[in-house]
Amino acid sequence: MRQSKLFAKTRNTAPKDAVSASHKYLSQGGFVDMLMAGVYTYLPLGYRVINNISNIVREEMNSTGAQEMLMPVLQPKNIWDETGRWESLREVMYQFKDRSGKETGLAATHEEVIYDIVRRNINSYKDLPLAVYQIQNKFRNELRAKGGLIRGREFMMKDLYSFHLSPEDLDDYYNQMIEAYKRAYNRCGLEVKVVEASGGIFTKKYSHEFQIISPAGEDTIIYCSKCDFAQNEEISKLKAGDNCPKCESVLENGKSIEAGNIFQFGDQYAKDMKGYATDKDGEKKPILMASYGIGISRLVATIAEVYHDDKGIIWPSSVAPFMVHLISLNKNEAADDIYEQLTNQGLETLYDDRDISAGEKFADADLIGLPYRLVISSKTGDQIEVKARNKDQGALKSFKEVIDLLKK
RNA sequence: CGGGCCGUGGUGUAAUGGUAGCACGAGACGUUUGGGACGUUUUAGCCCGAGUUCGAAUCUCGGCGGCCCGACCA
Repeated sequence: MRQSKLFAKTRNTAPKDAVSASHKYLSQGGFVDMLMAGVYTYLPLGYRVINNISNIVREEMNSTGAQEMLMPVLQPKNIWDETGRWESLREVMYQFKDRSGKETGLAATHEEVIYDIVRRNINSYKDLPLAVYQIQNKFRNELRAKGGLIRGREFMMKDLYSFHLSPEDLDDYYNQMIEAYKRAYNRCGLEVKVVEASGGIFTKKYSHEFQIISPAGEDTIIYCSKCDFAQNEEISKLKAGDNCPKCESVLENGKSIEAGNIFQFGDQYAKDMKGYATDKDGEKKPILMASYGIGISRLVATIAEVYHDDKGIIWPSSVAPFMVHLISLNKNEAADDIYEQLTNQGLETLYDDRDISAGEKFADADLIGLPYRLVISSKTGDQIEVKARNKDQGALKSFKEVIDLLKK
């Protein structure tokens, strides 16, 4: 991608209202654009990050045997009435009447829709277990949108639903999913804490949250830095300074961002929405359900919160919108060739071909935060200067050495 | 939803009741090019409405919008 053609441009100043680092740099760097409070456009750079994260999540979900699909955002009141959630979610859900007076809502989540499909299509134990998921926008009428992409009213989520005939089978898959989630976050460069938590307003059952330690977080968790023990402060009977119940180390507490949440509904939906299938012995059994969510757009912000310095974002290469930022100084024709060769080698390259000062190019490169910066100028001769975004010093290398380094 | 702060060109700001100014951006021409260059020039603004006043960006009221704290929160 030639930066001279990239939509949209970086800004010299951050929006005055941006407080969190992610909000500031994502706006300033041209990753996102705010339409209204809590509602953002993902500009080309930001959408590339979204897609990279989505693909990681997609691969991990597929690895558990789940199938991707896409459900409607526009939903009728009647299925929500079956579970009583048209009323209980009234505050959170966007609800309105269409022109004919029909009560309609925008999806805050998709349990009702998926369970309706499942009950009409699943009749036998032979069709179970089943896991399906989608990646798309959710709408929640939050009282207060916050921190840019951290808490939006329209946001991108991966939501997966699994269906089982026995609690044991459900537990198995649930545990399998915890591992898949850990892999997904780790691949995004994040250290995740699997936290026991309450189910909130959506279920009374227990659940697990996937928390990323960050001062920009809204939750507080009690965790052990020596082992994997962690609990949400809301429900924990422990506090910082207590001994870890698992390994006896001293517990810490910290702000954290909830980047995912999974929970079991058990037979609740079977009761509310009448979903049954026959088991091996010909007996009618409730179809059990569990839900698994990852806030994809929130992850973009979370990664920016964890990986940044005072100049901009430092993207982990697994999610970076491009792998390299090629900078050409003093109108160098060789740069066009290098750009083509990098692209031919399959390296995603943002090529700063703009006719602006060197300082501005460097500042933009730091702000956008691609993993590697390649500079070509009269000073580099037939070599290329390579600098990693997270290092202070660069080095001169031949084109071949650069390719070898980047392909690693 | 309670509390607080705020709304001036695309962005960031100044003007405390009396001529809306500056910087960046964007456009043109020229000179520049290793950490946000320079000259000349052009461009574009007081969120909306009502009120007070000789006169309102400025004061008052209402609306709309944004941010922060809290409450809330798959």
